[in-house]
Amino acid sequence: MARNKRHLDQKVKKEEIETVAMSLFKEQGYDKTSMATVAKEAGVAANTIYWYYENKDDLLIAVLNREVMQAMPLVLAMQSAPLSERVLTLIAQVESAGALMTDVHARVSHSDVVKQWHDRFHQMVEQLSISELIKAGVSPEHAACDARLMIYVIEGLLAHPHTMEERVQVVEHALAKLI
Amino acid sequence: MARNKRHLDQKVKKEEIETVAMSLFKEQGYDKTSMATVAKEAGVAANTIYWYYENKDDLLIAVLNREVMQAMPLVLAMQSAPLSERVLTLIAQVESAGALMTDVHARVSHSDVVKQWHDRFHQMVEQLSISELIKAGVSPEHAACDARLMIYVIEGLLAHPHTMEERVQVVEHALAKLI
DNA sequence: ACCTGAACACCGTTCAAGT
DNA sequence: ACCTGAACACCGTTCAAGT
Repeated sequence: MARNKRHLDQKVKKEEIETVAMSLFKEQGYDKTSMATVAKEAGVAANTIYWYYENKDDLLIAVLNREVMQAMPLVLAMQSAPLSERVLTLIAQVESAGALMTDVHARVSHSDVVKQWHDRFHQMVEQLSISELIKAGVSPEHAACDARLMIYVIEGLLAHPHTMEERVQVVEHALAKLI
Repeated sequence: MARNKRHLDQKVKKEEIETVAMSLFKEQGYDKTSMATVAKEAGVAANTIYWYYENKDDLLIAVLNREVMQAMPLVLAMQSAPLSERVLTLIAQVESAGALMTDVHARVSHSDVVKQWHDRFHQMVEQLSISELIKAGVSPEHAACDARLMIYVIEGLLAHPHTMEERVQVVEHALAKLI
């Protein structure tokens, strides 16, 4: 069998595992989704997953990275849109994995891999918020502090259930206070 | 054996279980603490806990209620202190169980008991924040929205590690923006 | 290199049996 | 009413063995 074929198969298998894991995590949450179920749905033996990922946390961050890679360009592409709209699309984009975010927070203290991912993600959102706030007219000295508040508001919106109107209201209210 | 004695013993046993569970949950987190460990440390058989509590989540909220019952009077007693100081002591008070808060968020979607407790707690902090903000001069129409922002900031402070200075800075910055 | 069946240690929870 | 020993179903993970 040609090496290329094998290579392709591996990529496909890995992608299938991650796709299956992603939808299962979103559907029933991280804890309730067993490695056995992921494996079965992906059509491999339960322990095969451990060939591709070190452990369950490793699979989780692989899934999360996929999600972020997919969401970021969308937000970055809206350069000309008003700030509140960009924040709202960021939330909408990450929201499908919103429940996963609370799982991430819960596992930060247990797993180094998860902690590293969380810190990087946090830094990224912070960076983005700072530059956005400065662009919106906030003085650079206060931008860092404002950005932190903004992040906590975003996290709060992700962690708790909200209607679309509530979300818009909270974001615009927060931005009005900050800018 | 007198009924009184038995009654007393039961109370003591329950208290011991909760004390042990509380310290273990704080030390190693909710997930990593097994019912078996709690039982062993409390000096009972593993399944005895199920006589007093329906399940592990039930034990968790019993522990959390204890913590809140203990913290609330302290915060309420500081009526004359400045708002920022009261918020900071609230955070310091709940902080010892801060890591548990992320566990609560993670389990809200799995357990009805946990969800109910979380909602009640949220409502309580919201109520408190609203009345505090009004007392501080915020117009009653905007107090609800401001309170929500305040709660998310508090949750953010609890969910992430901070130095004391950072905490003070964030709280005062947030209050300055809101009031 | 990739995949598997079988096993391991552990978990929350249940149940019949004891006092 | 209160407590237990023994068991159950399930979990994440490992390992020796196969291709």
